[in-house]
Amino acid sequence: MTDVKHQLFEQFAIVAKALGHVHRLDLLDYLAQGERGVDGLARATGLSVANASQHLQNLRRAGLITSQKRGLQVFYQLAGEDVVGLLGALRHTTERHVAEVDRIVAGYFNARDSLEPVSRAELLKRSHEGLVTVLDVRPSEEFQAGHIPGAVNLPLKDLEKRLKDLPKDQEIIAYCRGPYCVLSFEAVAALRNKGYTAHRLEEGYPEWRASGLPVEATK
Amino acid sequence: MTDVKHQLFEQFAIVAKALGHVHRLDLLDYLAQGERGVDGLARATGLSVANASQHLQNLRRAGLITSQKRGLQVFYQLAGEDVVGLLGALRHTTERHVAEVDRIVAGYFNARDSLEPVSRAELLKRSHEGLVTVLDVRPSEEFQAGHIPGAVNLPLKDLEKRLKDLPKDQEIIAYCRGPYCVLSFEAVAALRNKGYTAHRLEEGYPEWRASGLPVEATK
DNA sequence: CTAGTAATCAATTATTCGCTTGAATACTAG
DNA sequence: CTAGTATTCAAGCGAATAATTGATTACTAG
Repeated sequence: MTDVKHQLFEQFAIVAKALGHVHRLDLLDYLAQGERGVDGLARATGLSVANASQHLQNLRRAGLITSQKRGLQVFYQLAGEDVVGLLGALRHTTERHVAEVDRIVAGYFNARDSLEPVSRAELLKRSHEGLVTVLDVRPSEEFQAGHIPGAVNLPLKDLEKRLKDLPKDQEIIAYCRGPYCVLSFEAVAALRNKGYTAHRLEEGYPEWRASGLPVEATK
Repeated sequence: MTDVKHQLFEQFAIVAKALGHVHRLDLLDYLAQGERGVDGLARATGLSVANASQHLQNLRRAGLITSQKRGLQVFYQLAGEDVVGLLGALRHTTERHVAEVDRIVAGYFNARDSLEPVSRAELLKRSHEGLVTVLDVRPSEEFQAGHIPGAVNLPLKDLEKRLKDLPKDQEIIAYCRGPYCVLSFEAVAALRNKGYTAHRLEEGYPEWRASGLPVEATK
């Protein structure tokens, strides 16, 4: 009778529980950029390989990611774009109802975020007019796995020394891993310092892709 | 630096962890019908009062519900409609990626679900044409807290004895607490047995309300 | 066949979580 | 002021979780 509901709720709980750990959210954040091997994920997140492996298995058991072995490595990937949506919903209600978020965001971002970010729709419009340089500041590994069509890859850590690659007469819109990814904040701040007109894209690459907009990958 | 991201992820994890327990999902399911006191929730879920209270405080700490004292009782309510959306996203990706769900649903519902459910849009269309009786089979307590405008309340357990209240010449669309709430399945099965033309609304009252459609409450 | 690499498994320990129990608090009605 | 009701608090215990460590499996390159 009501037994069915509880069996289903148990499944929902397993999925929610899988999302209930910082390290697993972190792993999902990286996987949302593109597939990766265990070793790469462990290095990106700073976890030991064994620990990362266990967390990844947890996520797989919950159905949030899938894996397949190719050659020596096991590659993990998000089970689907809807997982990005679920993470977005989690972020959204947390932002909305947890006061702590405001405090954290205000403390670290506000100084930089004074100029409002650009939405996806706006980026599309402005880039159709051809007046804008779209800048991807993620590491090139992630850029190669997938990026916004026409974007220029210039990882944050190389930004200083490769500044001359950027046209100074065009507006620059920077993006990275997601709405709270610090890379694009830093990039915009640095670019403004150098006299560029720079803005941040409101969200990151995973949200762009999940919304069904076209993407481009380097072979 | 990347410290900010982890502080934020910790907040997301707290919210996800709050969703990661059957009893708390159950409590949210009832709260999605309307506000309730601790005692009522404990009775509805079958938990001890102390246990229910602790789970509710957990949910409140996570920001998913709010509470206020009125008279002797403490009433809890969802923090916002977006919580229904988050639960929907959780349900959606679980359905999509966890094979176990298919098994459970197939085993219990398939026999009954042979006839496809009606969507919200369809219900609106048909009820505008005035050819349909909308039936709310939840307990009257929940009906009174809020229901679809024009719906008739006939709790499942009274259905047999109050069958004569239903016009036999109109199609009946039944709904209850949510997509997996068994009440409406049972009701449709029972009504068909008696010769009525009955269908199930695809989702329940919380989803209806969260989508911004008008609702009605009994004073 | 051997060495080396990538990942998982298994065992251990510290920590957190969930539930029960009984006491404590807060309030209301009389 | 007292009795009764609704809820929370606090302590305690067993179960589940997370991280570490070292061993093991599976595969590839030479």
